[in-house]
Amino acid sequence: MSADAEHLHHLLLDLVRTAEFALMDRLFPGQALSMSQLFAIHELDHSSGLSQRELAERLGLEKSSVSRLVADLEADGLLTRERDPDNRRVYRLEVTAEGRRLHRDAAQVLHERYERWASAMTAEERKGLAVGIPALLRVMRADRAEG
Amino acid sequence: MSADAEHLHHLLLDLVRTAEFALMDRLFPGQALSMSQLFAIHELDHSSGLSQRELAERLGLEKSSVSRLVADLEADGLLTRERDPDNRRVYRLEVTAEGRRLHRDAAQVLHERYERWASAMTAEERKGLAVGIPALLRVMRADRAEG
DNA sequence: CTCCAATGGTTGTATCGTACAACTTTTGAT
DNA sequence: ATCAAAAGTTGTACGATACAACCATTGGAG
Repeated sequence: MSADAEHLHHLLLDLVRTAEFALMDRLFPGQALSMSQLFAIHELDHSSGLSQRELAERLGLEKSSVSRLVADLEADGLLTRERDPDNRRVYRLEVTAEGRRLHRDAAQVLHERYERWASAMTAEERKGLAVGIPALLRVMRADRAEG
Repeated sequence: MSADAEHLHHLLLDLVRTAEFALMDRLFPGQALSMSQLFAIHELDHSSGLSQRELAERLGLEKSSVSRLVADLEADGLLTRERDPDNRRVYRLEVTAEGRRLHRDAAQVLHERYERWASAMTAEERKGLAVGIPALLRVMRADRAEG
């Protein structure tokens, strides 16, 4: 297992360097959205009505960064910001129809991309990823939570 | 397998967002090195005598970015640049003893970190990663090469 | 030989994503 | 009624990167 670990930390470095590019490259014609913007829409499409503070927490960004991030997305018509009537400090963020469409399109492109990748792997390799990646996320998060 | 793919493209997005942080976080006291700088040293410690152009290729960066990157590393005493006597346009880059030490330390920290993660996984999960990640890298690169 | 195009590297400048600090508005508790 | 905390905004700065224009060196083609 020690050899395993030795091997895997190199693989992980490699993966990080390769994966962001592979995922984001040509995802949209003209690079319309950044990684963080895509994640923001992803989160909001999944959990509607988040506040900016909550979104910041999920994205691991500072509230000021999120302030500008969502302002841009709002300007692009991808989400709406409405003050919560029960607490007018907070915004309730909602993805617009166009935002949902864009999210769906992105998911579609990524899906096709992964299908292409998956078809170039063996069943064992696919199974390995399906088992290994959630496990890796689980332990990385647990580790981070502990500090 | 379609459900597999659906599942995995979300996992990959998640992984990219989580992994860079998990790998780089507190790797050095005081954040002495950026990700790209670490990769540069990693490449050079592995393949000594690269030119800046070759390094740029391996890192996927523009030559001007690498020019400044290696200038900083040289200033920090982590590598040396010497003109190739046979072709005085190119630099031959070499990691210094200090650079190698730092690389070794980083590898050590990452190794320990991965050991911690690995110990929180099942044997099947570890096996899955060991099989799946190289496969994923392989197909992502092949895909990118084709375009 | 000489000259020129190609190659390797550098510098000026711009952009993007982000953080931090200082600020405003709103809220709720004393 | 007042004040501290919370949500968000704005000013500013920084790091990482790209692109374009540039300089220096090289190796052919004429």
